[in-house]
Amino acid sequence: MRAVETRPPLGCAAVMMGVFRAVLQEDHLPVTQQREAIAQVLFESGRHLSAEDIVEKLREGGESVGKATVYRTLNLLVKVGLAVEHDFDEGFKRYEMSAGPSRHDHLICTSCGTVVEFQSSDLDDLQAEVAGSHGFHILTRQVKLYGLCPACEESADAELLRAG
Amino acid sequence: MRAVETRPPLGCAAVMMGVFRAVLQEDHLPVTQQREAIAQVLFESGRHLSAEDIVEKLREGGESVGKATVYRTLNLLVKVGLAVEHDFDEGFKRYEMSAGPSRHDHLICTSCGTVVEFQSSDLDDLQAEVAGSHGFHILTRQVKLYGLCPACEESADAELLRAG
DNA sequence: ATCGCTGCAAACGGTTTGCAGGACA
DNA sequence: TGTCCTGCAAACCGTTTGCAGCGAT
Repeated sequence: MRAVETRPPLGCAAVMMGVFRAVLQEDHLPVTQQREAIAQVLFESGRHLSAEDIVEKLREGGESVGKATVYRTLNLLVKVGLAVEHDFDEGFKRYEMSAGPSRHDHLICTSCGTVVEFQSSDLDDLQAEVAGSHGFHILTRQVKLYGLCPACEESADAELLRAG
Repeated sequence: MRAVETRPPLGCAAVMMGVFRAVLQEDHLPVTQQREAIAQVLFESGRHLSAEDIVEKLREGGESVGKATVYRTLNLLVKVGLAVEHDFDEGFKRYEMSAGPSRHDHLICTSCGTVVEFQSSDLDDLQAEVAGSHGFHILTRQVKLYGLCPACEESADAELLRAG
């Protein structure tokens, strides 16, 4: 298992799609089938998807979209703030729907790769405090805590016991 | 200017070098001139250096070291915990000496690329709390707050004023 | 009709790897 | 003396880009 993640609220994808279309129209950019398909996959999944994941899911759904278009659309989504980019040190990027103002952060197991999301309003407060004291106006954040998940921690302990 | 960073304490590099040598000897790995040169550059700089930066600095110092060796040594340093890897979304990784238990985090200006380091014991406490409640044993963290630095914020405001 | 998008494939660029020769313990 | 490293260059692979044709407004 790779990740433990929360599902997006029902109807969330539809709302996001509406926002996406509105943003495109606002900028006089065409609302193409490909853009809709790609955004839909991302919004419905609520997971951390790689560009490759998205190409695969589209193919499964019978749609064929070029990889370049996927990258272009993902970059677009990130630029307008509807998606965020993650680097979990896998050699490629993952993307997920932007949670808007109520963001979540990540605990990452360096052993098995499990990703657990968490939320902390204290962290939000702390962010505001730090930003304020440096005069920064924060737009996004990436908070990643790397370590061992309970299961891997246990295996590691067992390993040590066997060795020593 | 790219980054505002704190200098490492005097003598810090020497201490780190000693630790590095000890770690190598412990693992029966040869202490080569290249490894020492690469580690020294990283430890003395205290900056966020790319592999390319290190190759360049070594060349300036008259030493010629292969890029592959730089990458291999950096990965080694990261693995043993004497360096940390950063991804500031530039298309390549940067490395810096590990600050040990007292770590610092980063404010990054998405406009001019300035990186400001900060420290917060509240954040350390919060990390412990979050980790505890999920049963994680944290080894490292990456906290990056992205936004506009005071200067860019001002330019952006001026821009808006001119437009509207 | 006019842009801008799409898809393909090729280019790109940072990082890794295979291998022959050399350095450390 | 054996093991591991080093350097070079090639391979790798995720991502970007050029271009001819198509689709949205």
